[in-house]
Order: sequence, then C-alpha cells, then structure tokens
Amino acid sequence: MRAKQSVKQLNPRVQQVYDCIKNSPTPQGAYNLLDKLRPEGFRAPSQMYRALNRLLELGLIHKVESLNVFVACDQSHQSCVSILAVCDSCGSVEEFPSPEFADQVKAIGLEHSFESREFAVELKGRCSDCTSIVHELKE
Amino acid sequence: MRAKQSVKQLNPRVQQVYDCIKNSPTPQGAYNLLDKLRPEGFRAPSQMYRALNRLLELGLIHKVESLNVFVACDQSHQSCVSILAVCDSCGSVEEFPSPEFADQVKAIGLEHSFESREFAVELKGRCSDCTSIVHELKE
DNA sequence: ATATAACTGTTATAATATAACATAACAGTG
DNA sequence: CACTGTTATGTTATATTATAACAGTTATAT
Repeated sequence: MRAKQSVKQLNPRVQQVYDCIKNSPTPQGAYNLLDKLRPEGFRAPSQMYRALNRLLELGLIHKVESLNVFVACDQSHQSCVSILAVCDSCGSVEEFPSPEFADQVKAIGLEHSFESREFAVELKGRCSDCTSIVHELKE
Repeated sequence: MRAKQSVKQLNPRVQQVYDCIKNSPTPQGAYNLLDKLRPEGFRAPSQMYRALNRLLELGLIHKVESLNVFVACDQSHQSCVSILAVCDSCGSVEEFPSPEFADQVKAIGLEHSFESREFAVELKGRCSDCTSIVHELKE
C-alpha cells in the first residue's frame, strides 16, 4: 500500500492550489482558482474540487459558505475553530481565533443536548481598513 | 405607491413558501420547495427565490449556508441572532437563541476593529434524538 | 382614471459542484 | 520482475443552486 501522504508533502496539484490561495489577497472561488491555474494544466472543475476538498480535510483552508469562496487558514492557531470576518466593502476575510469562544459554543450546544463536532462562524461587516477610509472621507 | 406589505399579511406566494417551510420537519432546498409547490402554480426558480429572499429580509427564515437549505426562524426570540445546530444524522436543524452570545461575537469583532453587522453560526453534530437512539442501540 | 410602484410570470443563462469512468503512478508482495 | 491493490489524476458529462432580463398584471394613492 502506498504511504499516506504526510502534511509536510502535499501532492503537486494540491500544493499548487494551496499556494494560489495563500498568495491571493482576497478569498477565491473555485472557478476563479481554476482560471488562474489553467496555465499549470488544470482543466476541469473536478480537479479543482478534489484539491480544495483535500485542503479542507487537512484544515489548511476554510470555506466561507456564505460566499462560496476559499481562504487559507491562519496557521498561528491550532484548534482551527475561528471566526471569519467578511468585509462587505472590500471582500477581505480575516480570521479571529478565540478558543474560549469555541468552548462557549460547544457549551450552548450541550445545554440543548447537542453533541457538536465542528462549527463555523461568519461575521459580516466592515473591516478596520475600510472603516478608516470611510472616516477619512468624512473629514 | 402601493402600501408596504406588513409582516402580518404576506403576499400569497410568500405566504405559501413560508407555510411550506414551517410545515417541513427538516430544512428544505429551493428546488425541493419548488417541487412541493408546483401544484400551487409555482413554475420557475426565480419565483421561489423571490419569495425566499423576501422571507430572509423579514427574518422569518434562515438560510443554512453550508447546506443551501432554508429553515423557519424560531419565533420565540426577537434578535434573530442564533446558533443553527445541524444534525449530521437526521438532517434536522435546531435554533439556539443566545443574546449574550451575540454580544460576545460582536465584542470579538471590535477587538479587531471589525464593525459587525450580522453573523451566522452553524454547528455540525448530532441532535439529542439521534444521540439517544444511538444509546438505545448500544444496550 | 391613471400613473406608479410592487408583484408575478416566463425564458434563458450563470455560477457552483459532483458523478462516473478511464488512465497513470506508486508501493508492497510473491 | 510481474502482479495487485491503492492513490492520484485526467476527462466528459451532468446535477444543483441562483440570477438576469424582460413582459405582463395588480393594487393603491392621488
């Protein structure tokens, strides 16, 4: 049997998609990524979705469900339970890790006898950059 | 100008969709609802999405973004900021309102200078019913 | 009554995602 | 080495979800 791929060594296609997402300033949709990687030999959606699903499994990226886009996971935290803050204005997505918050969500679930496995929080609003731009315009 | 529709009196098509969602034990997709309401004269997706978007605006339903399905909002709470707990096993969605939780999420946003407007929390796991069934099977 | 905005119907198409099958690369085993 | 099961990749077609654009209708304030 072939050795299971370690996280240190991603498959070529998976690595290409991961790099592309990491190098993008804003989160990317699957077909957007597909276009970007067409020169590298990506042809069909299924190729892209395979790589994306692998990266999701590994926890290296998040999917912003409300926008159908993908964003690299901020590596600085371990428990990949985080708040994704989506800026309506510029489209950027920031990740706010908060372990105690994760505990609280699980606790609320348990109050209702719900055994939670994973969860996602998506915030909509305006990021700090866009807020300061608005303030400057008002001056 | 036509009077703005009050919440007490929904338009016929909107009301039909709302009733259909409320009467469904599990959350429904748009095309699923469309099939159910075909006998009532619904023909095209755009008819359904118009009604769904109206209900979302009014806060009468939620969209479960990770599943692309719609669920009636639990009327018992006002500040429609809630946790949606999706059961992997039976597909049911429960709503856990928690106002203090909402404040906490906003606070985490503000710590990062993010002005949040709205947000959604989706929990994945196993509901109390399915958990007890599993326990019974183990006996 | 009639102008106007809201609602509804209809057709077409865009955007997102997966199924199903074929081929290639690879690692272990006899 | 040749065989075998597994993972990875390529390819085609199709399913699923959502919106655009336009025409026609209904309701209501004036």
